[in-house]
Amino acid sequence: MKLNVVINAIGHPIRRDIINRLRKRSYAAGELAAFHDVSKPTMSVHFKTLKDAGLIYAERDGNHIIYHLNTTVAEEALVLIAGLLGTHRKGDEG
Amino acid sequence: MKLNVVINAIGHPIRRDIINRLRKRSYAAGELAAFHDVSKPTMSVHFKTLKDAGLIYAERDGNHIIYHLNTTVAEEALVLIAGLLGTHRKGDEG
DNA sequence: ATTCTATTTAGATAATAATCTAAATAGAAT
DNA sequence: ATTCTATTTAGATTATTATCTAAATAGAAT
Repeated sequence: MKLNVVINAIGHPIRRDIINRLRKRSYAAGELAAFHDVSKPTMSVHFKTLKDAGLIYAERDGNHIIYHLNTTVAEEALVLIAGLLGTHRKGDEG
Repeated sequence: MKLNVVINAIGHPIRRDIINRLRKRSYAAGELAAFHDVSKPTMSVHFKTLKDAGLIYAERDGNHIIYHLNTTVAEEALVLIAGLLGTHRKGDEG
């Protein structure tokens, strides 16, 4: 897990929306694309960015590609970001 | 607090290092610059990015500028990011 | 009031990212 | 085996970001 890559991946609103939707359930690429007013190739690049960051993974079903959230990577990244932005009172060790 | 702006601000390793150091104590601009192998104007732009995101604020002391972490904004951002990346088990409301 | 120190702003260039249209691929259906 | 549907890859363009050097500002010290 490369924090830089993950942070850049969540740095675009369309990609955050994709993640948010995949928290609830998995979607085909075309379904996710339909939510946004950009071309399908552009969406495909966003999928790739998220895939390269490890945040989502793809599974083929017929001629659909189903995207799933990789919760493990998401949580690993969150821990690191919390270490950066969090004021971890927990007995105030520091 | 504009999440997009904050995420972009933490998307650069030098800026994350600045935040990490300011968690411990405040530093003058020149002190922070000395930790990194880029020009002072470049560091100044990084300070501005963090300032614009609300993550740090400046205070003048003589002819030094002292930077401080804005923990409030940092924690607000963390909450939003946790909502995105976290698998908030807490009774598993979902 | 000139000079020194710390820092930022301006202007330029180079690297990276987002977007588009057109073309390619992969599999499903005829 | 041709055609249709879903998706990605390629190539080009535009926008954004990171960086540099040189110049400007703000205050401190002489």
